[in-house]
Amino acid sequence: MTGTPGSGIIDELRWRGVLAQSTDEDALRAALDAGSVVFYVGFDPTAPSLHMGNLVQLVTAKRLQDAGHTPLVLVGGSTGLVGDPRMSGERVLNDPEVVASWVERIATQVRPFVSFEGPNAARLVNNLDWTAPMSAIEFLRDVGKHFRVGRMLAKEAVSARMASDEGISFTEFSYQILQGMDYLELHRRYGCVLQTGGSDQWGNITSGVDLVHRVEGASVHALSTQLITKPDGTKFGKTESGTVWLSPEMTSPYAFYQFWLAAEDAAVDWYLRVFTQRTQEELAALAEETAARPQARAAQRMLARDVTTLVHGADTTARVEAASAALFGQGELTELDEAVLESALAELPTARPAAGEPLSVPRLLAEAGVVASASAGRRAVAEGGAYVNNQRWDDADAPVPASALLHGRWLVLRRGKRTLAAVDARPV
RNA sequence: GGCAGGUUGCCCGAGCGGCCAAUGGGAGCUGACUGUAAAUCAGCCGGCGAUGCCUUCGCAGGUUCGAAUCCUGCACCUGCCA
Repeated sequence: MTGTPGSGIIDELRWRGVLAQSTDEDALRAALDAGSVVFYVGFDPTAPSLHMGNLVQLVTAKRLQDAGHTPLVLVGGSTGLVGDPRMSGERVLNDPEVVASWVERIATQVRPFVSFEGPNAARLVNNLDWTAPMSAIEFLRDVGKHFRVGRMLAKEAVSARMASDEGISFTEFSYQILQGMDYLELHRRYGCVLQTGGSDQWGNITSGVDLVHRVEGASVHALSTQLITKPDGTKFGKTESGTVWLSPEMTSPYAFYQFWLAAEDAAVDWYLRVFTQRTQEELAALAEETAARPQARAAQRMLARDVTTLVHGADTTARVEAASAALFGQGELTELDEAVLESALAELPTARPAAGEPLSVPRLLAEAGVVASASAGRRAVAEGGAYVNNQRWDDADAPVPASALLHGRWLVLRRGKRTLAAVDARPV
């Protein structure tokens, strides 16, 4: 698990297409070569779960740990209360109790990604621990004095917002100070000399580097990761139903697996490099396979399997793979035996109509959540995008006859090519 | 505090008394073609018991047969002045 600490990790991150920028690379390499480096990566609780963008950070932290370095995983109990400035405009402040509950959830969620044992065991920290006890006067005198407004204004996130119609609140403007304090605090407490984070956090990250330098006279390092995008330049990690979350309650493992499986050819190699442990040799072999038989989607399958396993575990992955095979299989649904069908459908959003209720396709689509409303369901039928048991259904008003129920109980609904849902018409 | 302008559907943005559920673009969805890929072309894109009905154009009132469009008050945003 733990190798000899070294700077080879930089080369690896570069090969994997993860590295966006860093502070003085030679100095960083020298530090990494000198022994196990304590580094930190932060997650702000802006939602009850982490998502795809955070996954890049988690995987990168793991790579650094596997390379012998020591992770501090910070959950932003205080920064999450303030909100970092983003282009789309001022954030709505979340209630402290809500943020606290998100901190808990995220702390739990983060644990499996790094090891908390061994000589370079990870440590979980919360910045509320050192900001909460601080008074406003201390903040202004001890911390604020080290920040120059000109520099703060020059940060891209701030200047962009200044130039926008909306402007920026003092609250969000101050965010970079809070994040800078984190670096200083972790440097003092644990000797942290490297911060990693997304490239969109670069401004905040360098605030910390500057602060440590001013206060402690130490040159510390920073490294940012590439924003993961789709080939058309848009952000990766969204589907028709919104953000892809790591929490199984918010994005089902089945949907999660399907998300990766649908990756574009043009980017799948990059995604494999970024999110999986596959080696250069393995990926070269895979590329040949893809060139020879693109329709087999071997790269997408490997990506989906590896990432789902990483996030949800091997057992869950086996389940959703089996479900995908059964439901997308060539075979007739009517030929699936009930146990296989039932466990496959268990992975899908399910509508449970009341006994005796006529089985209206638009309504079932809406109840299962694959369309927003019965109207949208009606539209889907009219567009020829609704399927019952893999047969196109083209009459929005016709109820599904009881004879269509598989094993007297189930229906497989499909919207479009690959959005599946189940109907469980179990008579009560 | 004063003056001027603004607030429209997921986003941008037209409309300025009836022909408005509201032009256009983007995003998104569906179909065709494919490989649960991309590109391309076409359609859809407030809700519903649907050749009709209901609720939308910052919020609350008002004028009118009729308002997103006019009037009054309120809230918020932007700019200029103090």
